[in-house]
Amino acid sequence: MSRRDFHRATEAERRHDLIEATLDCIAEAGLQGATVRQIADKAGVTAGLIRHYFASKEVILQEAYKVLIARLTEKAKNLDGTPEERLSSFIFVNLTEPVANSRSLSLWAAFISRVSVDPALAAIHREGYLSFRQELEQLLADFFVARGVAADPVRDRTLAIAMNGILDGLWLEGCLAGELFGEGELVAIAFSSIEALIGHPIKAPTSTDMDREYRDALRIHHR
Amino acid sequence: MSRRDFHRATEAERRHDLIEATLDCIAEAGLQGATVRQIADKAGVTAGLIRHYFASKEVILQEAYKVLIARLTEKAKNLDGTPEERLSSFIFVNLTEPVANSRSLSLWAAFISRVSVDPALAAIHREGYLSFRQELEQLLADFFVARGVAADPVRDRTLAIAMNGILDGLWLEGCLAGELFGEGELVAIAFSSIEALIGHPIKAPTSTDMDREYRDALRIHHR
DNA sequence: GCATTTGTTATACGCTTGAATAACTGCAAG
DNA sequence: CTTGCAGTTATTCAAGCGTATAACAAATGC
Repeated sequence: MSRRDFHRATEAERRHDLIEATLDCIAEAGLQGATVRQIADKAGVTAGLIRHYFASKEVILQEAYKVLIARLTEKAKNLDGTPEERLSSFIFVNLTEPVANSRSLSLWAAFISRVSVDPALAAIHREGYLSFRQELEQLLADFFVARGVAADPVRDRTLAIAMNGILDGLWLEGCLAGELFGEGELVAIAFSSIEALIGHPIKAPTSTDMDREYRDALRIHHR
Repeated sequence: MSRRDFHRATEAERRHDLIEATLDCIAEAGLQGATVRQIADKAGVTAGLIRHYFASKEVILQEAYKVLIARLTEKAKNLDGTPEERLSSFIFVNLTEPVANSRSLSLWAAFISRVSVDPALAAIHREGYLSFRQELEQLLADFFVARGVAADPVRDRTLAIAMNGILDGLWLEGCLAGELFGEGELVAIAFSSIEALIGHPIKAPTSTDMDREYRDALRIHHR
């Protein structure tokens, strides 16, 4: 029974590793599998160290949730190109790897199931949600301006809600049962639904492979 | 310290009560809050009785999940009226009480977060999902036939996926942040999205109050 | 009526949990 | 050097967990 070898790390490193280990544990075994011992084990430290960096287990879960939200939304921010390209990329990014996969969903659902129970998580969630939707609202506003359509904040809000809903739902379906769908099928559905919703065609993202792929799928029901 | 009074119940009653208590516990405190003691307490019995009716805690959770799925989908089955009315009701029912509320979401998310971990739950989930989508596919097929549009299974499958996604997403949004939306707003968004998607207008359900309500909302972005 | 069975309660057990604390390690300041 | 001190490990603790089993209560069969 030898002692675990002592290794000092910077605070940033340790916190990052511990949070990452927490997410891994949740993804692999659900929230119940994320015990301080499991987390510590996965991070290669002993359980006591967690309490040295986080006031309680609740706190590390909250931090992990923040990281997860950031990871799920960061790809959708910082998009570049014309308003149309950005809107198009926004749709695409949210329905493909690395945002859309079963691990993301497991993590997301685990936290969501506690959002209505834990006020701290609820606050984190709401902030993430509003920021995501505002991003989308701005994207839509820019899109309409670029198309020469009059500004209309109410319309943009409603469309953002609708689009967010559609993206969430298709993301969900893809994560839950991705193997039931053809490659690019969900993206194609998203494009055609959203085009229909906002009443304007949207060019696919520049990636030509993907482009062809879901444009093909699109034809399935846009005959 | 008096003994809890002895009360015999039928097997059906007991199982129902215990499952109901399980769902209550999960809704109130998440999966982690659904311990055998908590469940028994809520059902007004002692913990040992659970093992008398269910082989293990896992089993009672599985049964509870089945009940939840049934409850979330039963309203959407057994719809009557013309194909159009049934399709319309399907949309409406899935986005309003009692299907759409925060309790439903908490329960749903709690189980979903374990679907990827627990194969038994995964099987229950898949069955419920496929049955739901097939229901929707049939509804769409009937709708098109009634409209005099040629049958097309591939189209119906794709549209069912898309519609399912849209409904899931809007359901999610409504459950998570219902108070951010006006009454009937999500329903209106659903109708306009789906009408646009399938390329046909859909009459609202017969309930005139609801009708007016979301038709008003619809005008917000269908100006 | 009495024995049997079965639904139910009560208690106990071994284990895991989050947390607290004690012991140890190595760097840094003096 | 050596002395502190902060990061880390190891150990301990009380509480709660799922489960097993024994004790009890009321129907049921004869």
